[in-house]
Parts: sequence; structure tokens; C-alpha cells
Amino acid sequence: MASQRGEGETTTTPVEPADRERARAIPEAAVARLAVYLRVLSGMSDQGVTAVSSEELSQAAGVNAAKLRKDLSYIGSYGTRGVGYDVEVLVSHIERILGLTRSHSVAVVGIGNLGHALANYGGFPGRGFPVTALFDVDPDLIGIPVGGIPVNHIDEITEVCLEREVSIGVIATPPPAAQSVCDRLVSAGVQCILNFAPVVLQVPDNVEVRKVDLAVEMQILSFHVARRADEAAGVSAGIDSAGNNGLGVDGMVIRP
Amino acid sequence: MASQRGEGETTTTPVEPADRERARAIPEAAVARLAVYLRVLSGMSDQGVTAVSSEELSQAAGVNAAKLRKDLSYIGSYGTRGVGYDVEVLVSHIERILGLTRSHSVAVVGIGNLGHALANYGGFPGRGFPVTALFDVDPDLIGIPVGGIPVNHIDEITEVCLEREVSIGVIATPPPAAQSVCDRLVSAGVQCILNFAPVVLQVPDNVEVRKVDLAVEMQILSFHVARRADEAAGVSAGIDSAGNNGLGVDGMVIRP
DNA sequence: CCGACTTTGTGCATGCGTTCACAAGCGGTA
DNA sequence: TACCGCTTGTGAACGCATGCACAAAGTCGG
Repeated sequence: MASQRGEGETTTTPVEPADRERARAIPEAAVARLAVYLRVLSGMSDQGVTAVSSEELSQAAGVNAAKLRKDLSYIGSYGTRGVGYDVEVLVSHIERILGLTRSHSVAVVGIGNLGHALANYGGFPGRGFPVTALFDVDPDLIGIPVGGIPVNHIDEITEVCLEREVSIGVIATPPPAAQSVCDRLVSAGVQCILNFAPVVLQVPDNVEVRKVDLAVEMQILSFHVARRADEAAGVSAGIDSAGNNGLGVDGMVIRP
Repeated sequence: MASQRGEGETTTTPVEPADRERARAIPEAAVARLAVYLRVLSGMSDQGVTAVSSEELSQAAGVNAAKLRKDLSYIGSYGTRGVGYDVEVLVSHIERILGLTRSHSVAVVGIGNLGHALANYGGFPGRGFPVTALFDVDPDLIGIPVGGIPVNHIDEITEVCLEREVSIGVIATPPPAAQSVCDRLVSAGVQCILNFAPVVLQVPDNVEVRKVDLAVEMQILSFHVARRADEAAGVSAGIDSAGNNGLGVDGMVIRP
């Protein structure tokens, strides 16, 4: 990196302006894939692999080789033509772009089944995401340590988040509580939220929300099951004995 | 539906050929949003709302109104111009397209923290996804009921899945076991897999995989934290006392 | 030192998804 | 019945992401 820039910097800023522009320009979809490449690369590194070609890496990551190269080009050109990429070099540059050189303190709100699972996830895979605060409303849970962290009451969310410099909030509450919890997190200065509650959160523009919605995932799969069934029925159209083909007769189905 | 078709059918198939073509044509992204609309509509229905405009619904679902109308148009035209949509009608048509008129039997593999949480999720929100089988390798878990279902040994996966007609497999195992579990599910005839393990699964073309990857989600959020920090540093470029701006000095950081 | 081979990085075309803007259609009202 | 205002449904333009194909650039063997 330091070696391959050099076009006149007019500011006195010590950080690379080019990095900021680059980071801003990376497509969202590419960011998600970079995280996958990072995991694959880390695995390779652990196994002692030191070099890798775009072809190998792309196959391990389950993507097109050209796409992988384009994704990597967003963060700079760290490959060697005719050879490939140095695993360690790629790892460190992806980590830098993803902001993993800082560790991000995480708070989990809602210590039910899912909250327990998250709190015990063990510093989050690929570490750099220490869970430093847990919240719930249930008086029986307050003070109980889960995964080594004692649970605080949700009313303390602002003070605790500020004190522990929480930068990512994870919402694992029942749906009705989610928006209220979200609002409190936001007012505590949390700007990134990972939402497991099946609710569409309303947040100000400066807050980033990502949602993980199990019901939606299941329903997408269901759609594909149905599509497949339809296709199967379509291939043997009219041959299959009438009736049982995933859609109700006439396609009209009133739910019970 | 039944009332608004009628253009000459040349086959003797009782299901709508138009439905199949339509379903095939729905963009993946739209399917995911349809699931969200369905949840919002169900909520409205529960609150006694019977009619809704695209504007209202789009706001509740957090999307653009035009996009919502286009999404709904993929499944047919069930609105009334000048009025809006009937909530119940939309609900039933979205359910039909998503294949929710059949219930889809779910198997969860890997009964750790996350597996427990999933098994107890209560038939999965928005129901229609009964968990009917649980698997693990730990002998201490075999036979123990979790969420009402006794845990089977993973070696029984084929028989049990076939017997209980599992159509969706959920992988919640440690990473190293995921591919092997996936292969077993596939050979047991499961064609849809929801993967929580941070691993890129290799599957045949006829199997649909969706992955939920917490580490990737966190890293995407981390990227946005870093981008924000950079922007903040950029706005006050050079004014901010040198150093602490999310990127290491010179943008070059070697991980420990 | 040179030429052949390998692999990266990227310009370009293609396709998909989103957004805009408006005509078509429907209910209400006089 | 005829008009008016409202909302849907969609054609068309735009923008982003993907995939291709090739030039640039490096290594290795002779």
C-alpha cells in the first residue's frame, strides 16, 4: 500500500485519502464477499498456505474468479501477475478495509434463547467483536452472568453503553420490544444495529441496521420448494394425476 | 384469482400455468420483500385493518412505494385503483406464492446453543414450519427432548428425514461438521438448507442453500463503522490531531 | 538475456433491479 | 349519467453488479 501510491497529496492528513475514497466506493455486495474471502484466507493461513491464486480462492469461496478479482481490486492491487496473492497480505488488507484493526464492543439486548446463544458465541467468530454488555427486562436475569458477562437491566442501557463504548447493538428481543430497544440504543450513541427481531426498525439516517430474519429465510426457501414442485408438475403437465401439485386446485387457497 | 383469469387454457392441467411462469419470473430480492410484506399485512389483519394503500404498506415495510407496487405486480393485480388493497386478499395470495399453503417440515442439526434456540423458536414465527426432527452427535443429548422433540443421533438422519418428510434442513453445527452434515441431508433428499455455520457449502445444483452468517454481518457493520470514522476524519481533515482515525498511520497495519 | 507461460487487473458489454412518471381504472358525488 | 380525484399497474430510463475477454506484468526455463 504505502509503496504504490504517491500521486500528489495536497493535504497534511496522515491517513490515506485514497483509502477513504476507495472504501466509500466498494459496493455493499462486495463488502459481504470480502468478509467471506477473509474467513477462507484465515483458514488457509492456519493450514500453512502462504500463496493462493484467484482461481483457487474463488472456488473455495464459491464465487466466480473474475468477480473475486474485481472485489479485491476495490481494495487495491496486492496480487502478483503470473503468481497469485500472498495470503497474509490479503488478510491484513481485508481486515484493514473492514475496520477489523479496531475491536468493536458489542451489546446484546434480550437474553432469551437466542440472546443466550449469542452471548455464548465466544467473542464472535473471527474475533474482534467482544460482547461487553447484556441487557434484559426480566428481574430474575439481572446480575446473572451469561458467557461471563452479568446481565444489566435495560433501563441502564444508556449509561452502560456509553461507559463500555459499545459500537454495535444486537437486538434479540421479542418483536414488540424491538423498536423501543432500538430507540434506546440509538440515543445511547450506538450507530450500528444487528436486528434479529422480525420487525422493520425505524432509525435515523446516521444509523446502520442489518437484519437477520429467520422467518423470511424460511419463507424464501419455501418459495423455492414450491417453485420446484411447480416445475416438476409442469414438466409432466397433465400426465400427473390431477390434484396434488403444491398449489391448491385452481390456485385458490383460503387460509384457515 | 379464480375470477380474473380465463384466457384460453390449452392444457388440461388443473393448476394455473400462468402461476408457474409468474413464480419463475419473480426476482429473488422481491421474494424476500414479499415475506416482509406478508408479516406486516398479518399484523394489520390482527389489528382489524381490512384495507391498505401501497403508500401505507410501503412505509410500514420500510421500502419505496413504487417498488412495493412492482413487487406485488409480480404475483398478479389484486388491488383496486383509487382504493388500495384488501389485506386478507393480499395475505392469501402472498402465502400462496411463497408456498405457505403447505407446511414444511424442518430438521435442525447441531443442538448447541444456537440449535437449542432454534428448536425452541416455537414452530417458527409465522408458523407453517414445524420442527419435526433434531440431530446431534453428542451421546448425552440423544433422546433428550428439546422444544418437545427428542434428539436423534446424526447417523439416523437419512431414515428420520425420509420418514418425517423433512423438506428444510437447518445446519447449526460447528464449522468442521457442516459440509458432512450437508452431504447427509442432501442424500436424505432434503433440497433446501439454511446454513448457520460459517462455511461455504458445496451442493449439487438442485439444492437451494441460504446462509445466515453472523460473523459476516458483524464485519459488514464494522466496515460501516470504519467508513463513518473515516468520513468524520475526512470532514475535519488535518484539523483533527493526527493519529487516531480508524486506519493505522499510513493505512498500513500488520496484524499481530 | 530472451521467449513462453501464467495470472492479475480492468474496460466493456450484458442483464437485473430500482426508480420515475404517467396512463388506465375505479369509487364517490352532483 | 358524467365528472373528479385518487390509487394502481407498468413502460421506460437509469444505475449497479456480474461476467467476459484481453492487455499488462510478472515468473521460470533455456
